[in-house]
Amino acid sequence: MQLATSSASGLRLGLCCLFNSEPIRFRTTTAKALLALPRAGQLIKLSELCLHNAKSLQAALQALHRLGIGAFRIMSPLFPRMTHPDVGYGMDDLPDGDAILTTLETCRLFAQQQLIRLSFHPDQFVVLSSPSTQVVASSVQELAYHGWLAEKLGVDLINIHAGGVYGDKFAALQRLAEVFEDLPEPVKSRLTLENDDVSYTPQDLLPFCQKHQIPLVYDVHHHRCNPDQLTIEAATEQAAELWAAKGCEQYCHISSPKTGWGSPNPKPHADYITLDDFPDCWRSRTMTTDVEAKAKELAVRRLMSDLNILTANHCQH
DNA sequence: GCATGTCAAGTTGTG
DNA sequence: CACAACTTGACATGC
Repeated sequence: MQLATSSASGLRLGLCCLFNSEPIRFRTTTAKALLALPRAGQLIKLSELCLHNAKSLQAALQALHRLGIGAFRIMSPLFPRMTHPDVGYGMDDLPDGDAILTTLETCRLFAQQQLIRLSFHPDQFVVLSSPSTQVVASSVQELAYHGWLAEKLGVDLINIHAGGVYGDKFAALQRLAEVFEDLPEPVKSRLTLENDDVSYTPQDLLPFCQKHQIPLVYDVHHHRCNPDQLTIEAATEQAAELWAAKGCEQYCHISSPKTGWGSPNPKPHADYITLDDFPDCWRSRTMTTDVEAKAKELAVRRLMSDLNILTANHCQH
């Protein structure tokens, strides 16, 4: 891990990607729409979107500072379709490339000054354990994009799932290990693994993470949906040791089930976090926890209030 | 204007 | 065997 953003102690709650009430929006486009344009037209459109999104990120960080929120997950398509095989591009190709890079630098400095911890969570198409060399190759390319952007923005971690099982978890993790060793340094130094809600439990991942010195992002909602023999306390503590070994503040995820724990499918996320779902053993820790809730910054603020961790500077309504 | 269908990519589990 | 669910919109199209 490159840096430990924190000089603070205690719990830090993070927002995932989007805002509910704040007027901050990120734009995107599709490959199909781009392919209807000549190349020069594609690049003009992409340049506008990238500049807009970089400015939106800057506005997002300012809003987070105002709200007293100490962590932010940046959406992966900040620069839409950048690694697409047919319409992909580099900063040098964009008319506003210099302005975009300048804005990223402004964001990096602001986040550093205000101690806002940044993360990435590339989506489900990044699968390093796949038996398909094609899938692995495009995954590595996508991670390289995240690594490049992470260096520009001072992003702490790039968090992914272990991927598919393909009938043999051990063999799948073996493949993951081989790919991990050869990742470019900006990616390798930031890569973390997260337990998921269908395949890989904390117990599956912890020995692997220990062996390869990869921090585990412990998602307690996934653990409750996809349990193993570990208690929440034990999983939290063993994950904490991995972060400590890297000299980095621990990172976790929390969410509540939309339809309740007794419902047939507790996996979908609710608008807000039910305080009972927040593990007691997390309250006294120093760590970052992303709040995966549909009400976005409103849910983060409510949980901060419920946990009594609003700071004097940021108690505003 | 507003409603609706569509959007690069993987894997798993369900109907 | 086809399709929805993960993250979950936002955009493009057509009325």
